[in-house]
Amino acid sequence: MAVREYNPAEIEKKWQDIWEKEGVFRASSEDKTKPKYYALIEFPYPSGEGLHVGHPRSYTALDIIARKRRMEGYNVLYPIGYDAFGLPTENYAIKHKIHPKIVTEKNIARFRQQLKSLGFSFDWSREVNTSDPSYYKWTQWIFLKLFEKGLAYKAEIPINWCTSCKIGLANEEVVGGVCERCGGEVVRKVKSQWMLRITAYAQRLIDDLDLVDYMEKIKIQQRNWIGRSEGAEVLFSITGTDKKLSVFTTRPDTLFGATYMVLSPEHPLLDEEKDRIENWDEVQRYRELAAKKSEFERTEIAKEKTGVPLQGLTAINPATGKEIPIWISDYVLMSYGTGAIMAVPGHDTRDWEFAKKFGLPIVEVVAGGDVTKEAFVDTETGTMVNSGFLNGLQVLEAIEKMIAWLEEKGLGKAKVNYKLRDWVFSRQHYWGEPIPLVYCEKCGWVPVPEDQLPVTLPDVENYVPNEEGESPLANLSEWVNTTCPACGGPAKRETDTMPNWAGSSWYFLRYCDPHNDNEFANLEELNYWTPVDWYNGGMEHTTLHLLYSRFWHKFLYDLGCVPTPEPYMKRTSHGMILGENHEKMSKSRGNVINPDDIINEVGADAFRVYEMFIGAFDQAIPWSQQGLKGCRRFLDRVWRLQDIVVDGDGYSPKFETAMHRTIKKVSEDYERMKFNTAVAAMMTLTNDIHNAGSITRGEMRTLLMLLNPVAPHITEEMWQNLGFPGTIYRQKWPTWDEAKTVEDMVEVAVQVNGKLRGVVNVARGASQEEAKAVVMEHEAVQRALLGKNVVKEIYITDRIYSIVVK
RNA sequence: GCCGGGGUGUUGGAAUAGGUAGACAAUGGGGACUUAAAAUCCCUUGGGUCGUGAGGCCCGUGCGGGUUCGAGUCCCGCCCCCGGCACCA
Repeated sequence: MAVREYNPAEIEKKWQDIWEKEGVFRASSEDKTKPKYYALIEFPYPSGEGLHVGHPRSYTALDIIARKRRMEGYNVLYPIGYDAFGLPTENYAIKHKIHPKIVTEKNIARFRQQLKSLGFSFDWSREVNTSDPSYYKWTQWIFLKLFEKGLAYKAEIPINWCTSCKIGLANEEVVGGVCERCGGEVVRKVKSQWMLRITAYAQRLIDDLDLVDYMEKIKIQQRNWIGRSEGAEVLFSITGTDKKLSVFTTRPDTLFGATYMVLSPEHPLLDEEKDRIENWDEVQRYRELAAKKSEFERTEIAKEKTGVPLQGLTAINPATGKEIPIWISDYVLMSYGTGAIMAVPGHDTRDWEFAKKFGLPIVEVVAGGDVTKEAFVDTETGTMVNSGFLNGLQVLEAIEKMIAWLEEKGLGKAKVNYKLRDWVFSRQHYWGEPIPLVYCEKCGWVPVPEDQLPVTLPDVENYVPNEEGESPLANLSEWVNTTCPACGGPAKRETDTMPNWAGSSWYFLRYCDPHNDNEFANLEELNYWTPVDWYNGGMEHTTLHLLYSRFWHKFLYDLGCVPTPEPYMKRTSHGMILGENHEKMSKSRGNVINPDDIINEVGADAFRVYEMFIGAFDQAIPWSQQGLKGCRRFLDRVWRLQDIVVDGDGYSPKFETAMHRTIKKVSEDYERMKFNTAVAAMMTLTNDIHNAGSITRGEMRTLLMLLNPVAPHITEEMWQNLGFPGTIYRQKWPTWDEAKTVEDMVEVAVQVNGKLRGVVNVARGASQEEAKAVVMEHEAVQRALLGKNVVKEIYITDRIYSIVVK
């Protein structure tokens, strides 16, 4: 029977309508007897450009997992939503004078339509939108809880100021000295900012990585970012005062070699001791210069060390009792440790460079190198010298002994430091969640009462921040001026809004109970659905977004609002899809592929197959229009299998092994995210069946089920055409019999002196004698053995027969 | 500089308890069908070399060594690319 042509446009629409009408992919909150499975993808930012071909890579991958899990009997939650606050929308609104809310709605509508046309099995009834007041009400609520617990505070600190966006950026948002999103210049500017005390959770954020199954490199990135280091805090006396200068060092063993100290230009001691500093003018000039430099200039470019000595101010090395000079230099950062260091030029590269440049003494306290040539920093091999009671010890022993000594003398203590800094949580922009606090002259910062949440964004005329860098909300005196919830007196609202990261830090919780008006999500729902079983997203979010959402989750866990300390049990990341020219896809490079065009050209199923077949899932891969067509040809071949179907519910003897093998290969490869080889296995099977000329109904049935998660429309259509009962999404995932995945006869390679000389067929599990009999009959092998003495024979059952001759 | 991950045909990539390198695609070449084209199908497609032919031989997984009957896979020493961190004391 010849079937009609494969027409994706027609059948894809048909099945999408059926799925929508029957609500087949809704996660059931009623039937909690089944085991649950929560598959999560990073929700998209609904940009004006529409869907990117990168989005479906992640969405198809977890759609495969979600569809397979349903067939395995799980109650699956695979939700979708929109991370809808953000700068591009605001910039578009400014340019076109359209309210960002309207822009967002339009963009979301487009995204939704595009996502639906790809046939993802999302539970559309749980869609969330972070810019919807019913959603951000709870983002504000969580912020207030943080505020209540003292984890949100306002600080007057130098921040990274993007001169182009006119907003403050977190350190994490400054990449290579420029703004992460716009590429604009970033300078340091002092501003009063809301901060979140993520540093309070630093250790737990490291420790609890042991509880989760993340790709190893993601764990490494998390640890790297938090940057824990162990050492000691040491107090140095300042001559002529009763003040102590505290420093952090990871090498307390080298204290005897500390020949000078360096303060950060921002160190408060400078102003405190201004009167003693004889060269104040010079110091002041240096400080001004440093303040002007951007973080980029201060860190990245600074090859040559600069600095100024503080004349009239010296310190005492507590180990040697000697008087040592104090300098200021911008290589010491106020934001790490104590903002001051003890300099050990013999054993620290930076200090060595500084000492060389300014002629400061270099003392060797760890023998093993040549400190006149370079700093000796090895901690494995050195032996302590010139260090009093430490002499003769190894570095690690000396560290311990020195800390004990410092603690005994009250001169210092063991200390752990983290590179992680608190999270700058204020943005001076319109299109974000308003921070729900008011400032009262009498009461200070007062939270907006819970029953008044959400504090909604008022309509404004103009979305541009003013020159002071204040949010456009600051211009609305009617909105800003309010009454204090505590005393009823006059008060002003906070006009800063929250950063993008806010709404995305907890959205996966809202999916569990998206329409709840009384709480962000009901605990019973969370008990069932969380934690997320598998979270896939872009490599670019594996540091910050992951860290922030883990932090919020831990905080909510401490409040008893969520049942687990970690939000995501498993996290994987996919690689980027590049343009055909191997460059990053962008409008300016003119290499952007539009998903709508692809669907029109080859259909959503072929698109999905291609995105999975394109290459290793975690690697960046260039798009190939030719490769795409190859995947369409594959589906055409699958479709034509309908012409050669023959009766038979089971597998034909000829294909029995192949069927069991393919089921195993595909099932396992899906789980390991080796989607490319899973598709290749199905291609091989399809090719072999075409070559054989017929396929039994039983074989067809299995193949359709295996392929369904990748290409759901064509497989459902064929299932129906062939009169199989029901629909694939209600079937049980096929199983394989391990014993049937191997052939009765196996090929064994024959090597002579390591070179392949032939291949023989023997019964599986054949003994060496049986194998040898066949091997020795092989013509090429005989030739290779001619006139030689066999020295050794090695036989690995079912694999290789290796002969060594002389 | 430190920490990860990699270098395999013309291209995307397969293959790691060491055991037939190049699965599956894509490109290129040849052929069938067609008035023709598209589509489809078949053969071929790492390099070199010998042979009329069937077929054989040599080389080949970034480079140089090593271990082994046997190395893309393990060990030592390099080179290069990608990602993360980076004056973090």
